[in-house]
Amino acid sequence: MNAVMRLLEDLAYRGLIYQSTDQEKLDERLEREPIVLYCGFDPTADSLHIGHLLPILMLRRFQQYGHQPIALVGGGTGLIGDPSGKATERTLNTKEVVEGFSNKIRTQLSRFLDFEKAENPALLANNHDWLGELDLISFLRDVGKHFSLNYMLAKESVNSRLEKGISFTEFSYMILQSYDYLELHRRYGCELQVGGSDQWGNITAGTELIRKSDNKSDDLFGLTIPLVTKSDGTKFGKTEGGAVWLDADKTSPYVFYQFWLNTDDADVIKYLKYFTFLSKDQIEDLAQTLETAPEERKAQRTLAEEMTRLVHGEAALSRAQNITAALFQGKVSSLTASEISEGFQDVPSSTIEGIELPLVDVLIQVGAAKSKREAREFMQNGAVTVNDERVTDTSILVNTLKAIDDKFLVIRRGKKKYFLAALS
RNA sequence: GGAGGGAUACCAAAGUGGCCAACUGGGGCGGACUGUAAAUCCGCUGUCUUCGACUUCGUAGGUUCGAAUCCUACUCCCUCCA
Repeated sequence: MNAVMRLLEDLAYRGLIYQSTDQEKLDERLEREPIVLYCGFDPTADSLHIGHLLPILMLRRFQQYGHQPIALVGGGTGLIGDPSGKATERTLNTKEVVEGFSNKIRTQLSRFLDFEKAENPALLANNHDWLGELDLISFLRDVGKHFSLNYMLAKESVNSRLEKGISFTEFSYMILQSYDYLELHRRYGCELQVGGSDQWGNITAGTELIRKSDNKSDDLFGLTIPLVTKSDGTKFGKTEGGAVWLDADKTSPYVFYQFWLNTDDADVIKYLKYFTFLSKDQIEDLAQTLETAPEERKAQRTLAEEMTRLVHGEAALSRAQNITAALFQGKVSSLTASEISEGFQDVPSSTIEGIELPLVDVLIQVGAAKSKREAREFMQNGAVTVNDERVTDTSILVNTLKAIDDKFLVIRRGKKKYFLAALS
């Protein structure tokens, strides 16, 4: 039986605590009564990506333990730009763009939290609501007065940029984030802010501000989450196509599933702890299996399954699994046309006009090759497969190939890159 | 301000009149092996109408039958001296 762990104990087991304000006090506070906590997400793109996942899940973990999470969309701070973790000044997005991003992100966030829960429903807020109508004089008098320049300059996010340069705009960011914390504290009694490891400076600036402006003693907390790393030293969260987004239109559930499935042995247990809600016992079991039967890749399968279900839902998961099964077990040609158009929605595809085309041209059209030269090279290397049949003849025409239901060519290049060509 | 050195394909780095589409290493991509792994081995890595042709070696001109290689100007970078 899995013993019920205290929240902080659970987080510690999962390695999810990087830095924290007085942990003993926080533990006491969490055990005493539900806490209101928040985490902010700035709209810097039209979707969140898996780098945002840990903070989101952190809110969810707290909610599971009976606490009340607030997901804050940075509709205001997103107009300013956080210098934390950034080497250079960023260009500003227009208000319209940021507003568009905010809406998308708000929708995404809402999928991960329970807003209906009776006791401790999650809340969604947008700091544009208060930052947008802040007037300059009151801001400088009421908020700015509590920040000393020395304190601000000493912050890593600012200090590291003094050489390269930082605008007043980004310099002021920490004050705005601090003000968010203050505002949420006043409105909802928020006492804890969580964030990525680069947010420590901004978080402590916030607790500082609340203490000073509201004369609070010491009951304000901050918690940061470690940066996710990969054992091979490459950056976590990137695939060939770039970032792994949470938006199904930007990163298909199939690609998302594959991303997790391809996790290295050395990282998979760590990720199970970080990203899933599996119990300690379940994770230890998987660790055991990884030792004894690594080829089963049960840990990776479980991880991919849990994550895809969590982010995209049960239906998308089974679709991703179906595609995976067909693609990696060489059963593509046994699929029917309707199964293919259903299953290959997530695969780059293209419609072929005229069946007299050389296959070489088709490879370029679907994106399997950059040039004809490269296309021929792939074929000569035996890298190209059409409907499971290896094709090495570089002069072959499309109409001599057997299409599935006279309609589809499933083209594979290399071991796992698939492309779909539909004959018109 | 003065003196010298350099700019070559994704990166690093050879090449100093024809044998250069350009040595080599890294990276990347393919293949074999395998667990859709790691390690290893093999192949490819300018483009095309592929036994051939065309466009590339900072930019623009010039010399020559022929230039990445020589000359001129320009741009940028580095080092040393002031």
